[in-house]
Amino acid sequence: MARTQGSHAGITGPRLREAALRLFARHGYAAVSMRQIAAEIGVQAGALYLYTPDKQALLFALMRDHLEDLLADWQPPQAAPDAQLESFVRHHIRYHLDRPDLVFIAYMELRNLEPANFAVISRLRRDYEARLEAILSRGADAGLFDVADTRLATMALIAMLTGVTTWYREGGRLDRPTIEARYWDMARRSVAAPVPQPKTAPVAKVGHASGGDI
Amino acid sequence: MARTQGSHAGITGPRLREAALRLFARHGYAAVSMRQIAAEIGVQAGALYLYTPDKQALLFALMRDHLEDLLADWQPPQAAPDAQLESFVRHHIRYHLDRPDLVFIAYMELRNLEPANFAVISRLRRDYEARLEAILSRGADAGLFDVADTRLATMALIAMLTGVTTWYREGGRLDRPTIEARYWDMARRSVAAPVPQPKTAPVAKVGHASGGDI
DNA sequence: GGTTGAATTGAACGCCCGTTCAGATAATCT
DNA sequence: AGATTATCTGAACGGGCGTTCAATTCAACC
Repeated sequence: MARTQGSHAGITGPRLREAALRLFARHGYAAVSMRQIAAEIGVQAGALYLYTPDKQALLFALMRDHLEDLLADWQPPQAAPDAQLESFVRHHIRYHLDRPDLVFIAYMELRNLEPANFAVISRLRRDYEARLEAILSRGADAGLFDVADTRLATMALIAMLTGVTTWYREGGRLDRPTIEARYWDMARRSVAAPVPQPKTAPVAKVGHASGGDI
Repeated sequence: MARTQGSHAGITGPRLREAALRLFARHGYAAVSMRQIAAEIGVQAGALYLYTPDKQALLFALMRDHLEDLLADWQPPQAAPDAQLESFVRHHIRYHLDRPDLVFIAYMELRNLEPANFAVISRLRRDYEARLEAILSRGADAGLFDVADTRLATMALIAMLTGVTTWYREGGRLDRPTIEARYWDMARRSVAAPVPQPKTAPVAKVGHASGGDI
């Protein structure tokens, strides 16, 4: 027999990406075979090649789309650097908690990208990091932040925030708004300039809506 | 012909572990074959089985020994929590910068551990995390730290610190002592209790040798 | 109801995998 | 010198890999 069920025009493609994402995240790109992915969506391995030129393109598309979404989904608000930082941090946590599998493979499977694909993904990641670094630079110039090295602080903050995906589990002890608030609190304090000392006259600062006390 | 060179009693074992470590870190456990490892050390694949029962044991031994070394290499000093935290942070950075490949696979290859091995490694990692968490708890009780949730703060700090391995390259812009100092600065500030307010009478605190101003 | 064409099967291709093992080799011991 | 023993080779095993493709199936259209 050939096909055991009716045609599924238009749905096998998305299902392929979902299955690949789930399996790559769970077992790793190299450890997952095209036959396993095919079985997951109830199809023979050959049928996958109607929807992807090869296995590598599957991984690359997942990572690229994820990072492009991440970049498109957030733009720095027109506000003071401290408010921008809060927006960045909260968005980062929220976005990452919503897409644990995508985040996971985007960090873990870099090694399995062919050089040309790796270059594209690296570029996108650097673009994202540059956004945070720009906020830190502006904030340091404005005296709002105290960062000895903006590049290091950028990498430290992103690592800290992204790490939430390694331990967060749905329905766990802490809910998302709490987690978001706690990470924002730690991130803020790690870069905040010291509050003006009592002996010094208070310095006028740009007001902002955030309840933060940077 | 059989052996093309003389016997290498006693050195093939360590070389096997070194090659496996390097290749696993570079390409991932699943993407590296026993034949590749064998070629790296100038031997046929079959010879590897004189030194490891199988591929999985190779990975497990690397991860277990790494974590046991990490735990054996550092004990919390008898000191105030802020000094303990500084010791922990500086040791963590130093240790991780010295062993980038081991750190890398210990974080990346958890998925490729068989369940029994995974349980052992998870336990060791939790032991390590528990040490930091204990410091944070004691420091919070003593009023030295202001952490809303010690478990979350533990995970956030470890993620931030471990992240140094993702960007540090030998001979880069920043040297190790500088990096260590910068990370310690950020870690400290992210959990430090606010300095006593001017209107409040200064609170007597336990003195400590560290130059930190927690 | 016959035709068309997209969707899928199932077999095949060449290749590499982890692991085993009998036999060959070279260092060591007696 | 001969025997012993640790070390390693090279071939083999069964199986899975990514990918291709002719043949088949089925929904949609005339």
